[in-house]
Amino acid sequence: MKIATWNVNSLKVRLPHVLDWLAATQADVLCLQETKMEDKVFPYAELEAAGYHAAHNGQKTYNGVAILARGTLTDVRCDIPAFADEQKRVIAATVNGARIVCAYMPNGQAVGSDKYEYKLRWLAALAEFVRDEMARCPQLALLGDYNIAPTDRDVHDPAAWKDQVLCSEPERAAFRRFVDLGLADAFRLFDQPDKTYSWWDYRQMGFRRNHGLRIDHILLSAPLAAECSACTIDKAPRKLERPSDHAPVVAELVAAAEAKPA
DNA sequence: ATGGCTTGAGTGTCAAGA
Repeated sequence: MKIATWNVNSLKVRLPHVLDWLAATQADVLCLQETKMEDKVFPYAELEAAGYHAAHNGQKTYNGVAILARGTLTDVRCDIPAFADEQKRVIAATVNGARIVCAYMPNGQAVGSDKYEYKLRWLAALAEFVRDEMARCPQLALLGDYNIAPTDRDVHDPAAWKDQVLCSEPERAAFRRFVDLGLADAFRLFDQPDKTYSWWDYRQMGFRRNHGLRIDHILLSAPLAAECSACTIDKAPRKLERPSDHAPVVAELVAAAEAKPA
């Protein structure tokens, strides 16, 4: 089973990219962030025609998350139950026996800002939710745009980003909280090329200069980590016309006996 | 140089992203 996450920065603009990418990769599950649309205009029909069921939790202009799957989506849950929030940032569903949690974590804007405080409160609430979901379903994957570069290895210029939003120690501690729940960063289960990122600034030729950050992640509970045979970031869609500023992250899950995590 | 692109909303120009 191939599972993936992609911040598309407007599904209205990026639907052709998404359909092409699904056809090329044959992903079984794709989590989307920043759809920036209401549920009533979500392209269910186009996705069904491409062979994908979908569940969406969206709003106008901002945020919006979706799970696309070849298999049936059951037990769909939207938002963090214990956290009152207007912003549509979380959707969860069960696919092929695995609990898929798709999250668009807050950006935080600047360390010390109101949005940064919201980000930290939001991350703490999500961790509680994920802990409870994992208790119900031990096979859990938390995929999404975390808006956190977990270590300096995930940053093109660690000195410039030191203590800045996306890289600050409280945010990195929030990331480690998910790891402490028993989730593994699928990307780091394997040897990876240096300077591999999932986001590049639109400005200043960020992509061509590989001025990026690795802020999109797939975290896997132990049973799924044991089945993970590969995790990669697919830069191909970032090279297209009118790309999202994020690239998809993909994890391959195989029968436990065949998996060979590093 | 607190910018630089891109998107959505909406038709002038700003908020928000990361």
